[in-house]
Amino acid sequence: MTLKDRIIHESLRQFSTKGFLSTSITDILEAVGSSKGGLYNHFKSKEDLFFAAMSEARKIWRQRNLDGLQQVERPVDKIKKLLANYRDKYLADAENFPGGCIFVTLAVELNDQRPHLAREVNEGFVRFKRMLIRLLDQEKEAGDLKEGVDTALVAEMVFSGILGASVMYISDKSMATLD
Amino acid sequence: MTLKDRIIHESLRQFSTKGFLSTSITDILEAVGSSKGGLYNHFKSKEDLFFAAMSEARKIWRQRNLDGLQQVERPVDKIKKLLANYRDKYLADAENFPGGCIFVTLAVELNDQRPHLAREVNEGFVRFKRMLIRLLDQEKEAGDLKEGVDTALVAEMVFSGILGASVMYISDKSMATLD
DNA sequence: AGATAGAGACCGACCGGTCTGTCCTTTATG
DNA sequence: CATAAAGGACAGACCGGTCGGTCTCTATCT
Repeated sequence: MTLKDRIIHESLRQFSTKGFLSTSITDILEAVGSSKGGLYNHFKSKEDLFFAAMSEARKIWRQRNLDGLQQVERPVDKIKKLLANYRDKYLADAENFPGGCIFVTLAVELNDQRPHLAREVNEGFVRFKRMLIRLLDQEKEAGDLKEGVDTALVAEMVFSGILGASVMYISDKSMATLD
Repeated sequence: MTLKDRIIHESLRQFSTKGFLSTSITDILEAVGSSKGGLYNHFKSKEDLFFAAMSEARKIWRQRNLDGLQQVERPVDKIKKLLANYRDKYLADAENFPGGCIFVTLAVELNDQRPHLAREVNEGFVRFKRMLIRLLDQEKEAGDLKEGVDTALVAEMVFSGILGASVMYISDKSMATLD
């Protein structure tokens, strides 16, 4: 693993627990056993590192949460599978995200302090909600969902539940409430 | 309003948007037009100010959310009233909490960084969940709730929904998703 | 005269970022 | 094929600025 990759993954770990602003680059460098020169050789600023880390975080998110979704037939079962993945494969991943869902931590921290960084996080939320709506719409078209159901509203509620559970996981690191 | 109270209320505003660690004492003092001497004359440290601010936040939370609950008869209607209060009177309170629910912001920020401060926040969460369980149990005793319902589980889900909605409100400051 | 609230200079620690210097590998040249 | 030149990777001293906190001094009130 190159130094650049090690810095990115260490950033994920520390950002997920302490957020972006409260994590000092010195902390990251001590953890990977490098120094300023080693970091600024690969990233032009701390914000540049942020974007690189976010990109990697999204990649890991997709790997963990979309795993095995192809094999599932019904759209609604895909959502269930995704929720199970979120609990078992993503949130439980203490290797990359010991502090819980990094997107929740960063969204709460950055929305009022670094709007241009928060946008990066919120766009991920929007895309995820759109995916939920799409799956619900497919279920509706197949005739397996009542006609009157507002899929956008249901997606919003499911997403809200996920967010809430993520916050509770951040607070108590317990799987019990996650179920 | 005394200087001490003005400092506390300005702290609430800034803590709710920036969190505890990212809010500097200087920022608070500039906002209220005072100086170091004026603050450390009333509080022995920044953490001391934190506890005072939390105490005031809880007071405001009760004022806003428990308002009019006595007049409601059915326990389940009390919960509904409380949820409406949360949306209309508490989260909408941009005067004290322009950054959304201060407890959510602080819980996410402090749980991994200042555990002894986070405990103060989490205890409030636990008390609130206990209150929800108590109301659901009363509803059950009155026979208005199916016998098989796990009230603790329902309370957990309701609370999780509130948390999720609070995070989304922090992100987009929109009432639409809150409904 | 004594007590108290508040102003603001000051302290050491730490922040993100820059810069110079030192290796080490690659590439061009004779 | 030997050697010099070039460039990338990284270490660490250093910079201006900000942090929480302390201390001294002044203004006001009893």
